[in-house]
Amino acid sequence: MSTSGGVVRRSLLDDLATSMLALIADRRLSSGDQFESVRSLADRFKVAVPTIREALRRLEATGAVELRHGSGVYVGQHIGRLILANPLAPTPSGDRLVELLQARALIEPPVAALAARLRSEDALERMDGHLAAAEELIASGDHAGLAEVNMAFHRSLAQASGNATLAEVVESVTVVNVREQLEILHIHGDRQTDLQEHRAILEAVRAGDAELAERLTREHLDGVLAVIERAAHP
Amino acid sequence: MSTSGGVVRRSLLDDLATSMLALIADRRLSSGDQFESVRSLADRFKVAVPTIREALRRLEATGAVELRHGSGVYVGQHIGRLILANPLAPTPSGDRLVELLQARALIEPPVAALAARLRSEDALERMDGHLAAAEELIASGDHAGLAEVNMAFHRSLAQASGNATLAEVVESVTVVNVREQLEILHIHGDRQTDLQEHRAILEAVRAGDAELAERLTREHLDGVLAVIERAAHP
DNA sequence: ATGACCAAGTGATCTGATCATTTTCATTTC
DNA sequence: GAAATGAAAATGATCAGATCACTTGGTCAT
Repeated sequence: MSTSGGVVRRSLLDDLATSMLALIADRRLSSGDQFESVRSLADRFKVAVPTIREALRRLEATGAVELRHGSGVYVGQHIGRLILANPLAPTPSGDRLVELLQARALIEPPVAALAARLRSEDALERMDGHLAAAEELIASGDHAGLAEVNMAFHRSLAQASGNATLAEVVESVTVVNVREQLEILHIHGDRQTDLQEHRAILEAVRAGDAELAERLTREHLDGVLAVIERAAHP
Repeated sequence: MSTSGGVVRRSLLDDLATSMLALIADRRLSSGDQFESVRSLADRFKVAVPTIREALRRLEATGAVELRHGSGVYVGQHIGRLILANPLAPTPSGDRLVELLQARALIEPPVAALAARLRSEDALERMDGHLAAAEELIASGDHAGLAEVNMAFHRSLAQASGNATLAEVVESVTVVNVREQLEILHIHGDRQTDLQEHRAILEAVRAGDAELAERLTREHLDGVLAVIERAAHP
């Protein structure tokens, strides 16, 4: 028995993890801010260093904090998120890649429609920036950077929907295996087409044409899917 | 410098985590199987116990392994997944709850349509089981259990789509805050209606009527969403 | 058989030290 | 005065060995 009513099944590590999250929340810290040293945290919670480190590793695994050798403990990029891409996920097989694209082709079009209904100015500018960056990267031949920026475009589109949960879902299915998608897209090679399709989607969103944005996004992803399916099942 | 060519930026902990995952894969272990003791792992990888434990905590945070006090290290439920619900996520606010339901209302209907096109016998039986269980739980007044089974129905529906990634996405948006959804649904209270709607969805899937399954799922979730929105913005 | 009990295996935590990296800042050098 | 240098402090990473706590399986008495 421990406290009053309620679940008592929590371990010391659970308590430490949630207490540290509460500490971060109390101090109004956000991504990138420095948190507190390992030793100081150990003192504060009256536990040994290895114990606090285990709790920190747990937080680190979900992107809630980040440990930088010689520097300190910082608040991570994914603090407060509900949906995450598994940071330890294995490289997806060909079939899994196809599934992933099918999932995106199902989810992202209606998300684009939402974005078109909102027409957030910030998001539109961000997407403009991505397209400009993509253009430069195509010219300079930086294919890795291009794949990254293209994914960023899709993420910004999802953020433009105004629904953080949907944005997290799209971010998650998008972040997996940029490298693999990159290689397959190299087979495809039609980088100009991608850029033009992205441009068209953005214009539809800017015009507030939800149905068009949805259709263009669907066609775009179906096109990518077709390429990947051809590569996966030769 | 370390080995031959390739990325060298990996930390000791990264190596340990991926090595252990590789070990699990090599041995063809799956969820629930016992893995190997902490001390044995420390010996195997020539590191101290606290170090191997940090790596294990990282794996544990993503559900790849599970540490059971006094018993051993086991392979976790979520090993190999790409998309996860953040296990450390804070209790969602009312707005976040609404967003979550909106996301579900957007994603799940087309997933139900996929399920109707597949008509997997296994999945149909599983859903039958959930509905039977729900009926009993309504009779016995076990509301917590009922909420759980209702969520399980939605997850099985997603699994019936045949797309593991979509199933993981639905599982993730579904697993968050069963408790919160439960309480709000208590306000709603119309448990019989939920059951009937679930039944109708299952029948549409069984009949292979994709459009009907999609529409019924959308109406069902929109109904739940309306209840939650009323509760969140009184 | 059944239940109480005990012992081995195993995870949890502690203590305290040493090594490695980053950051800061005073010193040197041009 | 500005830039390069280098020592010192702060901080994370890892180690070693010990002790506590929980689970499990077998033993033994009933």
